[in-house]
Amino acid sequence: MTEPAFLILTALVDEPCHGYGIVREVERLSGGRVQLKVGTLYGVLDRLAGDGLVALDREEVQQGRLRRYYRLTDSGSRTLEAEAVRLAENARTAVDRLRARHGRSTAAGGLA
Amino acid sequence: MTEPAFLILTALVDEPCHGYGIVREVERLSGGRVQLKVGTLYGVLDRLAGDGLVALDREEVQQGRLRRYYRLTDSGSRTLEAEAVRLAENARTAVDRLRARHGRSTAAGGLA
DNA sequence: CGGCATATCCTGCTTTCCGATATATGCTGC
DNA sequence: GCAGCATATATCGGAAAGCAGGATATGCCG
Repeated sequence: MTEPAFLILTALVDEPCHGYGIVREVERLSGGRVQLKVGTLYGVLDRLAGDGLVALDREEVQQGRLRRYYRLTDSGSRTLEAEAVRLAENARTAVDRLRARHGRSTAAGGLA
Repeated sequence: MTEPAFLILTALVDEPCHGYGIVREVERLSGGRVQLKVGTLYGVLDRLAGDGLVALDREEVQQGRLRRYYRLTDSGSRTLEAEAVRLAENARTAVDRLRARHGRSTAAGGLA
């Protein structure tokens, strides 16, 4: 699971969303740090759909513009959860080892 | 930062290690789940060295076999810590949203 | 001597990311 | 009306990265 894929799945958890909306949602939930590129988005979206992690929800025409909404599938939800656990474990392992290394100075202080 | 790079940096936190040893250390600290491929290892190691996150520590000849030890630099340590925080945030965001979605069923139970 | 673990490195295939570009509509300013 | 911008989709090609596999070499064990 790549990071863009992870963020796209996360963006779709709350409610179905269309491509352009996903870009803005990812930017919002990352605190403006991650600006998904459309060249990345549609490729990843197709791949996720092919893997059955997201599915086409509906198509709307809003102000003359097509909006193609995608939603998270049950499989996508489970996959995202498993991946989140794995990420958290990796992060935790690194932090633990960093603390053990220089318990004296940095690394121990500023962590959630 | 890719995941193999993250795991390699994590493996080097405790003490300098040589390539083949890193493979085993990553396997150990991931609970046997991640088996780093040597084809991946040396490429990532070169890249990390080029970025100044790891450095050649020393070379030893043990039982006729060359061992090239790498160590984590200060920059590598700081980068790893920042990346661990970012990973933890991504994981946390996903988990929070999953819980809000179906606070009834899964997602809430099995997390560290 | 053959096979296995150790230990390095290289090559090529595939996947993935991303910048760029194309197409199309509606709104706003001029 | 027309230019420019935001919205919204899609596609192409280059670059980066992961990974399977093999090449090379040594020591150990049977």
